[in-house]
Amino acid sequence: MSLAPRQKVILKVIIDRYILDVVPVASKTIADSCGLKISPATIRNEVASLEVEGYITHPHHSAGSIPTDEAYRHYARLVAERSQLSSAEQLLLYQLLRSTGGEIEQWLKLAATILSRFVHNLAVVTLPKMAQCRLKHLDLISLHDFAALVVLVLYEANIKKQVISFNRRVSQDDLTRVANRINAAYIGKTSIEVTTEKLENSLLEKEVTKSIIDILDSENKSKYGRPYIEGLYQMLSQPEFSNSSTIVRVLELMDREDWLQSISCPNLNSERIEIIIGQENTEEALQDLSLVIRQYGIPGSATGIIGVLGPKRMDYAKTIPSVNYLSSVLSKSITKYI
Amino acid sequence: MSLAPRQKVILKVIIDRYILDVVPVASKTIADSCGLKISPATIRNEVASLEVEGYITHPHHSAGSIPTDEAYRHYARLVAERSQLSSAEQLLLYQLLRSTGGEIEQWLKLAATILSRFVHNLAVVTLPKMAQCRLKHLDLISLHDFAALVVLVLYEANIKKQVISFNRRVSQDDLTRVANRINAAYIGKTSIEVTTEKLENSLLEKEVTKSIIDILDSENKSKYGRPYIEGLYQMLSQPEFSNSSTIVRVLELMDREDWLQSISCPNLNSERIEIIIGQENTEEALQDLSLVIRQYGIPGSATGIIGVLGPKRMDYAKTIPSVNYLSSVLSKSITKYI
DNA sequence: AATTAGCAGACTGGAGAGAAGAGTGCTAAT
DNA sequence: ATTAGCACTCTTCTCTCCAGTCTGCTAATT
Repeated sequence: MSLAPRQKVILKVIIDRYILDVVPVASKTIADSCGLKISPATIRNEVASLEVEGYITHPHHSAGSIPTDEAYRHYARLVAERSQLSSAEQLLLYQLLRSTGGEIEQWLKLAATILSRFVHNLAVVTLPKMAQCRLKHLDLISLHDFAALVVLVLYEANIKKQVISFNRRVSQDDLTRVANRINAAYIGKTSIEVTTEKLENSLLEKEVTKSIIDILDSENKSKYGRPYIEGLYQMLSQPEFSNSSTIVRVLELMDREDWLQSISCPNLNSERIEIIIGQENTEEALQDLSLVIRQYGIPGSATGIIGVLGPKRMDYAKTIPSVNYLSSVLSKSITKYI
Repeated sequence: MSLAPRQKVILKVIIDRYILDVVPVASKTIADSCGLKISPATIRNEVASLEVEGYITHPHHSAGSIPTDEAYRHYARLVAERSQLSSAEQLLLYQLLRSTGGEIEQWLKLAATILSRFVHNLAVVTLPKMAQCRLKHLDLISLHDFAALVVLVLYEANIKKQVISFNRRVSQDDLTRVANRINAAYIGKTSIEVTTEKLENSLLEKEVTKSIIDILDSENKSKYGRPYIEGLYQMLSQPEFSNSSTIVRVLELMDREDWLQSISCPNLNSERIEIIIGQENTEEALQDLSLVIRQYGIPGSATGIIGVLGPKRMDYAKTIPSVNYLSSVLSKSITKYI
């Protein structure tokens, strides 16, 4: 990017103002608030070249400037390096996050809620997911003569259950016996390991093993853990969504179970925050929006994602450090649960 | 209600047309489609008295008729008694519901999705909730030296978990011993019974018991089980929500965790469907909407609710029997899981 | 060469007027 | 009791006009 220093200043002013007011920024406004002692006419000259470079457009001939996707990208890169939350803000978020004692699920949900209220957009936090999930403990509990509940405790304090039914009477004693055998044999094993080392001395053991593999496999299959999505209302209150058809378009996407999966984040890792702006989104309904997203957790072991979805004109200077900060808090605290 | 037969016919035509077209119904339209051989002028006379009786209004002086809340109530009462799904529709819903094998959670979620797509509005299904939940099985699993996972299996195949941490080392052996003692003592007990018959011979037992009571109490506290809410998109695509501020008002309500709790259904029981129309809603954001809701499950034991939320002008003739039918299917199938 | 003042021109957005259309309420006739 | 007819009301669409905003260009200035 070969922008003169002054052009950079002007571009930043345009983006800042536009983020604030959601109105095309006039050259006079820029002149007033850029701090440089130059007239609107000069600004207009510079703006003209910014337009040639592809950083701004005008909604119509004699309107002020609005940033292009490219400008947001440039801006977000800048902000990602520099912006930090004030320690007061950090403390606030930290204190809010402490307000629930309970389970990781509630806690992550709370994190999403706090984040969404803080940045006034939609926030997503997923449960951390193990690279390979391993069996920690199995319980078999008889529901009635012909059905039992399989309770699987996985590492990361994750619990799965499944009802299996039988074509014959199966007693709690039978179940307990099998549970003990399986616990002894499969503790700490992954789905693949269970598959290769099947015990299968009895029909019941076979059935239970199948159920275990089922559960482990379906857990491994999904790209992310269960998502907590909060603040739809926050996002849709933004002026970008004053037209109800844009709202409906987004809701249509979110109605799909798998919309999070379809977000393309080729090299998402916990080292770096990803910022996907406008047209970069593969999903059409998101092409007027931006996504700020980061991995948290223990790389290679248990990782989840935390992110914010909002209009392209979101407050990156607040959102980016917020996601960064919360992802680091989550990463630190997650060890408690694993 | 003292409406002449012909007035009833006219009122029904008005409601039917308005539900279909969402446009005030003109006297000529009524005359054309009511089947009676009377002129628009006569219709207008009748409509005038319907207005006096409070069943219709006009958005402005020279506009057609639109039904009042009262008219919808009248109509819904009628429909509730008469309408039934065709057996083809019943079969369709039934088949769709069979398409997931798994757990009750997925199954209820599927039910909500199917219902919402069928009636094109928002559907809610809650997990069934026991009148008093009872302990079925306890597991204590060590996470590390200073923390353990409490896994509580309740009746109705409901599993709860909680992490408890210790200020000293606690081994899996310690945990197993306590779990065995507690299982022996508390199986089938409610929170109150556990409270009155405390064992508490050791600190660990005390801590675990507290956790159990915590979990049982918080489970008892809520009015309904966890809700599955599907089809927001379906509802908000309706023409009533073409104004984005009405959308935002509803979303604001739904952002609140407890909005379902606040719905006043004084005498909700599984015998009868409840239809709450417009102003009858205590929640202000719902006063332009209607709620069709019914209990399902086993009265006095495990009950949940199933319902549809949509504009007052919803298709009651389809919605009411759909909710009725699905509630009966859920009631029948729920026994499998308990 | 860079900057600026000044001005013409482009476009928006709102107000106002007018016409067409839809539909009622009333009256008088059937 | 019903209906035809008509005056009147209200909406909605289109068109025009006008004020306001802001740019792009040109020519003057530093």
